[in-house]
Amino acid sequence: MEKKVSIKDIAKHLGVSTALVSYVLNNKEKQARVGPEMAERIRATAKEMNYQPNLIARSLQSGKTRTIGLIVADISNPFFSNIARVIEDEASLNNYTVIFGSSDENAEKSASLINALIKRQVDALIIAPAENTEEQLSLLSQRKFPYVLIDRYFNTLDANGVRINNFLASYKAVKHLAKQGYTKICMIAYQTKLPHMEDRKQGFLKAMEELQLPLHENSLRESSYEAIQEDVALIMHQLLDTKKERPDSFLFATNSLAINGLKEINKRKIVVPDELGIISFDESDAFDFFYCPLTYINQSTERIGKEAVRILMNQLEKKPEHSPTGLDTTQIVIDAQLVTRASCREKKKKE
Amino acid sequence: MEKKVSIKDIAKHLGVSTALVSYVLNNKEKQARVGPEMAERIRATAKEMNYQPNLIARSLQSGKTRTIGLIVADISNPFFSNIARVIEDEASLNNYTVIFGSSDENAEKSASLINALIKRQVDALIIAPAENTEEQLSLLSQRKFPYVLIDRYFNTLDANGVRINNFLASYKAVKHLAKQGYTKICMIAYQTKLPHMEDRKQGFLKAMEELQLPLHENSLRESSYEAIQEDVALIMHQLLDTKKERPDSFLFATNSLAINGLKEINKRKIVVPDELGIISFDESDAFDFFYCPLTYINQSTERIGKEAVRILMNQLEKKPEHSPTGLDTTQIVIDAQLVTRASCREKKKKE
DNA sequence: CTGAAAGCGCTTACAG
DNA sequence: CTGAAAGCGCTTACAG
Repeated sequence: MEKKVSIKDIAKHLGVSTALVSYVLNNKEKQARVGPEMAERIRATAKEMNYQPNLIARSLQSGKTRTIGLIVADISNPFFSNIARVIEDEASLNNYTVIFGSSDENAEKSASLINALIKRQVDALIIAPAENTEEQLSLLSQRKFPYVLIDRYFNTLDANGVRINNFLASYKAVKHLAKQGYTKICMIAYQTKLPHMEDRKQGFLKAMEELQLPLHENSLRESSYEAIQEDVALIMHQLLDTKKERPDSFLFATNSLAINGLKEINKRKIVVPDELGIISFDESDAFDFFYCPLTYINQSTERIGKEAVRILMNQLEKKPEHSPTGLDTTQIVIDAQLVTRASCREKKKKE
Repeated sequence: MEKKVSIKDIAKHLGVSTALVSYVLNNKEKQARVGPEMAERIRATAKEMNYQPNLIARSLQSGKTRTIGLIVADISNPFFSNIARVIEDEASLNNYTVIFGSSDENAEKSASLINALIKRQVDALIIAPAENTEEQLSLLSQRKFPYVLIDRYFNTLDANGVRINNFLASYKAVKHLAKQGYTKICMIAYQTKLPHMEDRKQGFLKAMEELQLPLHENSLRESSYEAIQEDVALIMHQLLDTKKERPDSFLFATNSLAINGLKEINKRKIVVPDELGIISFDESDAFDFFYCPLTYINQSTERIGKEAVRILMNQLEKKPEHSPTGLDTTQIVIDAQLVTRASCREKKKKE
């Protein structure tokens, strides 16, 4: 690549000091009381020489990079790529850019991503944390490194966060299924101790209890993240390819679980919503194109992304005096919407 | 945030020079012939003080950031987020990180993104270029800035690139439709002069010509990018809500066009593949869950991402002497696979 | 009104 | 074997 032109080149060209050039190009000519004609000449030659400031140098000097690190489970998952897009736009409005990384739900990978991004001096992190990352995150908190968790959270960690009300969303979904006449409701979730998933499970259990619907070992089944396709296929086989105690409805805890589940349901030509009611968390094109459009629990990626950036901007741009302690933590809990469509319409109880 | 520990802190702590510390931590102790016991002490205190090198400082010094800028039309489009994931992984293997930006098919936005990323000193760019960006890109070429185009390209620009054989993919798709008995084939494409899209249109036209199938003003219809939903809805209305000359099959030029088109087809309860055959470019969960799974033209995002990074790595890491001219440009054309499924099965000609 | 100088945190050629 | 020094491209407090 060609040699870039620096402030020094401009200064030499005009026979002035680099300081002068710097002041002018940063529009601080008033402050430095540079003459207007000199300011003009500097600006002109800067344009002429096609000068581009080296933000790396500025960052070294200022200690700020105006860069946000984004760590999600997988950037190719539409839920996360939608959030990424919102974050990109919000960050851009504030003159920040975004570096991203995918943790694959793996704590070590998460640690090494955090590390890499910090070495690159990102000003803040937005993280959808993986299981067993409380320690890494609490280390960040100790060092007062600005970050905000999205989608997931930890009970033992006092950190900024944006998430939906997982318990209630799940709870309402089950109540909705019951109201439509379904009684053998089964939840398919991830096998993880992450509290957001735990909340979804607990919301399910609580609603079932209140409804006095029977729970058994097949009521709440769990898939791994790594072998989701095989796990969901097996679970579906065990639940659907049997006569006794076959569920009459499913609550899927994420879009990936639902997509895998729907494929199995399609294979078996099971009739939704008559034989089987379905509700899933998240959104997906698949939900729209499944022959019976899915009722789903919508997490607004728009709001999640916007709130996350807003929290960080407040923290990064605020004057220190505004927060005497400097330790305030913001948690936003967004209400998830149940979008009702065809996949669990009214059903007569058989008896 | 807490003060970070620097090489200077370590040096002070041990009463040695920063140079020594730097050599040891970069494993260049041999070169600097540092004593092994001192090297050990330095490493120990570095760990003890939780030293993290400031990569910004290193970058300023080296002129390299080990960062790749990725510019796509929209990171939330699955096609691009899938590529982003591949690029992330490949970059990571080479110790690079990725900054991304979405151009929204807008030339000005593209220019300002390129500018912002260059000011941040990315070592290279991977770009899915928007319309009318030849000039910006040719400027990059002039400055010998390393970049590689993905998905799209420009005839007038000699640049690195990875793309599929768009003409042939389209051509084969039409031939496939014809073989299945469809004769009134209609293509829905984007209204753009981008050559990759032009190639898809030309492949369609060429095949139609060879097949001696009649072309009329409705054979090839175009949607804008900004108002895709309205445009496709209108086109579908004009083509489908009529008795005369109704097409018997569609070739969609991208996943977004297909998804919008399929929604219109669903609304009208048109029977695929009997009343209407369908083939689309790209992939989508929607293609799997449409009641009649779509035959599609698969662009391997895996290969596109990998080849793009490979080209850059060759360029960035190679010793100068390996390329006497230093101007070689690499273009990879990947063969797209036609994945045949249910959406255009055998159809008897009516007559 | 203007410019020399120090410094951000590193690396590395060079002198001893 | 070891360290002082210059330099990467900026910014800015300070002296004149």
